[in-house]
Amino acid sequence: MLVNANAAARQPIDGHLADLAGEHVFCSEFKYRKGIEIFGEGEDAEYVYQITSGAVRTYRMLPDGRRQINAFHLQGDMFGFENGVAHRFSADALVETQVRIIKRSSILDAMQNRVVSNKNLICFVTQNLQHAEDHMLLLGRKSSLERVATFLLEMDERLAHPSMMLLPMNRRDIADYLGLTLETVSRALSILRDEALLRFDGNTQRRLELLDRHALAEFDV
Amino acid sequence: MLVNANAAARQPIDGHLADLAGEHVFCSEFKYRKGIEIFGEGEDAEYVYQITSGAVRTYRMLPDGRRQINAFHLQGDMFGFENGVAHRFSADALVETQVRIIKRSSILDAMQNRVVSNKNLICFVTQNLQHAEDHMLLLGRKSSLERVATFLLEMDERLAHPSMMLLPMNRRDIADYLGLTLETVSRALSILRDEALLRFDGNTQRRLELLDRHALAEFDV
DNA sequence: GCATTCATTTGATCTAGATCAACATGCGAG
DNA sequence: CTCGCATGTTGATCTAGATCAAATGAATGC
Repeated sequence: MLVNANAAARQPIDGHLADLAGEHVFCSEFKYRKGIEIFGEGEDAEYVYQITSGAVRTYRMLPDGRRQINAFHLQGDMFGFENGVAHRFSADALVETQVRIIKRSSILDAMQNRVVSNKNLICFVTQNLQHAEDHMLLLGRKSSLERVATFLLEMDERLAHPSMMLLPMNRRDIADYLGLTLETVSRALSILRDEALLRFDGNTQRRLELLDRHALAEFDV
Repeated sequence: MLVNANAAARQPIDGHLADLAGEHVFCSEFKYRKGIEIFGEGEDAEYVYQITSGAVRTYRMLPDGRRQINAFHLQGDMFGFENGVAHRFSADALVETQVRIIKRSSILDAMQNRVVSNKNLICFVTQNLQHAEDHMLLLGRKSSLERVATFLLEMDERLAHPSMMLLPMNRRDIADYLGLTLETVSRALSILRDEALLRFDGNTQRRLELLDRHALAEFDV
């Protein structure tokens, strides 16, 4: 919902989004506060988004409140690209998040005019597909400990192997991403902590250090 | 493995694959017997495939034998399209299956030469992505009965709502697609039979009729 | 800086689905 | 036709993870 965002300067896009659309398309910057919905399932897919800073969850819900988070998107990631006119899932900000927004129609125009690099556009969709395929294997066939180990290594990779990583999501988000309950995620993390594969920062349980990536990788079958 | 296939006539492709590559690219027809591998995870992604007749499963395996089937592909479906040089999953024929094969390189050439319709190519990948997103919700959050009901309605739709549908896959395949065991699938089907939502053909448990699609849809949340 | 609320951990118990086991049925090979 | 193996069903039991519950720790508002 753009209502919750504050418009910033209009400027040419760069990074991935520039590769996608060349220098010919302009976009806006918006900022979303923690927990705020960026778009909802079923809404018009007017824009494509790229994260400047912060983190976003995309997810689908069942009528009774069960939730499946498809993916966590971090700095540089693009999301919200749809085939049809409506979003097939919801997206909201996990923390204070800044995004670049480009009108879907301008990308479609650019495609028509051969301005867009097809290859990059397809690569973007294919990356999402590859992630989804990996995640189906996790959701269908991995144990809770394997899922949590896979998650930690995925985040470690995405955050460029920092010595201390600060997770932008809470235990419930992790659970809804991994197809578990928040209690099971918490227990799995405690087990990995007790086995000295990771340690928490004293102050907050969201800040943690991976102590043995090799041992974690053995859980990540 | 093309070793297991018999080459047939070279001819211009039609249907979806023609939309994708225009009239400029030619392809071969191959036939695979039931249970035969079409390609394996990690092999060179030399070809893209379209099913003329039959059915195919694409899947990934964990080292200890756990298997997750991504998708069942039926007549008209394309599969095997990869971003990189290697296949990220395996594919094999569920029943005697005939496929059209087109060299990946000729599609890439066609893309370079602007012969390919970008839109169709992206639509193809996006369709796969949408299916994967739906399936993540199923694998992460649905009960066994809901999974089986969803599966039956998916197959019913794919097979154009026949009065009697003949499933090309066995209970283990269904289980590995739905993230369950074959016993759980069998039990769920028995429950749906007992509740008169479906009935089996007397002779084979693979041939069944959906008696109450509306009631099934209530399980398919 | 204190209070209220939210996030997380940990423990006790429950249960959906897995596992183990036995039997039934159908199909292909000869 | 029938033997042997594949496939499928059903029952008994087990267990990983869910659910229920409580206590603690951390963040935020006043």
